[in-house]
Amino acid sequence: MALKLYNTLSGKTENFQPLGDPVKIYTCGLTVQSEPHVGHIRAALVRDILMRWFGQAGYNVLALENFTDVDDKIIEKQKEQKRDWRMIAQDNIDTYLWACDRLNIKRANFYPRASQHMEEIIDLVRRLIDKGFAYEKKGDVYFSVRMLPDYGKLSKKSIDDLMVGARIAPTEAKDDPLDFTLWKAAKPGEPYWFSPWGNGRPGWHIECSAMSMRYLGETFDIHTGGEDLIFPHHENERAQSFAATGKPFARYWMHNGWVTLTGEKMSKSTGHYTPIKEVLQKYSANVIRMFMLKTHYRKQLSYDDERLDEARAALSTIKTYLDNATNKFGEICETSKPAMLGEFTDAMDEDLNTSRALGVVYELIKKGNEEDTPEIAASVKYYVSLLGFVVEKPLFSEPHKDVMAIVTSVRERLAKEGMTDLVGEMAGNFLDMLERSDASGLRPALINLLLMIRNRFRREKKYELADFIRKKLLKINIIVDDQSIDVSTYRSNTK
RNA sequence: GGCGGCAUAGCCAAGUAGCAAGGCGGCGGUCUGCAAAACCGCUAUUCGCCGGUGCAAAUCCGGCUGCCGCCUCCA
Repeated sequence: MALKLYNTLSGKTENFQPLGDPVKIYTCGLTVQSEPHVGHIRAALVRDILMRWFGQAGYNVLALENFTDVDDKIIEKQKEQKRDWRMIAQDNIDTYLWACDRLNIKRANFYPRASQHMEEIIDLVRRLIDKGFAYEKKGDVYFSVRMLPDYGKLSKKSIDDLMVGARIAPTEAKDDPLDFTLWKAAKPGEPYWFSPWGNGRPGWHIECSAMSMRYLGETFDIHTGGEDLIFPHHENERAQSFAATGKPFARYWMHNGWVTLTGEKMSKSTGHYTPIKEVLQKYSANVIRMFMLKTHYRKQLSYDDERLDEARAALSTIKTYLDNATNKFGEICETSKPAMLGEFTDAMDEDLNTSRALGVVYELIKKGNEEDTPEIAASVKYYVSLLGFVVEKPLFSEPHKDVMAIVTSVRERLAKEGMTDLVGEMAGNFLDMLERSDASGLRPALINLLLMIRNRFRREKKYELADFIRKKLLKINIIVDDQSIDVSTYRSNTK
């Protein structure tokens, strides 16, 4: 595979070679003390696209995404909200997974939680103490940063630079202010686990090392997460893992740019964020995906309703093209030889350049509108699904009761106007339809029946009756567009 | 103070040495009972500013300005 990925560790775009099959990916997921926001979704989407692209190339993927469900912040929340930390964690995990499913984000294979891997965590801390990289002080265990010569390599920081600007709270117990906590003694009333150093809980970074080793082994292929995790989280993960095993930890480090809101980074600690729940109330999964994929994953992305509206418009170009193609050619088939495959593949292989890949899709649509072939439509559908958009047949699977009600009211209206012939014809068509359609096909069939009658009125210049039907359909969010004197199409008015 | 990233049309956004992808918006057209929609065409002689290297620079080098971030919890 010719995939190239930007590796934070080297600061370069490198050819990707997996260690073996499956490709092993670890994603730093949420610390679940508060609700997931748009930024978290962006990180999840990077993994989603990566998994889809590997899948397309014929690779198996083993993906892990962790939940850090016990840390200082969630304990604070427990005190504030007077709710058990486990409940808080579960709520936020539920919301997150619900949102991911709604957004058609591929699930990881496992979602391990820190609180459920104490044995591995304690074991890893013990190894670090045994090897002399960590020390215990009054029930706390710290990692000794200076023991590791290349500490800072990932975040391109040097220990001495860090020292100069150190805003790190000087802790009496630490040998060096930069040392970080592996295990933290519990205060009264805090959740704790038994350990050789007394009752306590893990520090922030250790769970990722412990859990990735447990499920992916000591060395794995790709570590993903938000750019804000590079330091200190990933630097520390890398340090402690390497210290414990003597082997390289993650081979490729991928970091996505953050999402900003009014020019500033979204961050749950400052409350400056948009919950994904809220976004999903306003925009569809496809729109949100388009909004994110329009920009390369490593770039900063500004969250703004205007951008989402723009994404919706951009998406509708694709949707309309596919709808029109379906009207012309019938169901769009699968394709094994998509057009412009080279261009699309080059874009995706170049560090998942979805922005460029979408450009290819639009070029293809233009071509499709000129040449009008089912092959191009099939290619567009192929690429769009590959990028994780949901390409559903519009309106087809919705219940048909509302349309049925319109059919009835139209019949009543016709009867009132004394058009009994037409009422009879409608009834005949209707029975015919019931016989031939299954439940999912009935709705479009009924709509088409209404449009057929309406076009008859249009030909006869009975515009008042034609508009009557159009208005009725609009009430159930179906917009009718007249293409010519006897062809009308409809589309959904929903976002 | 240290370290890092970004700056491309009205807006968003690819491109990182060889004639500036794409999207949104706008304008013009085709079509049309109306209304839309759709489609077609046009929409940056120039890439924050100043210098330098090259036959050739948005792209490389140096300097400057502006914005964002990390060094404390963060996707």
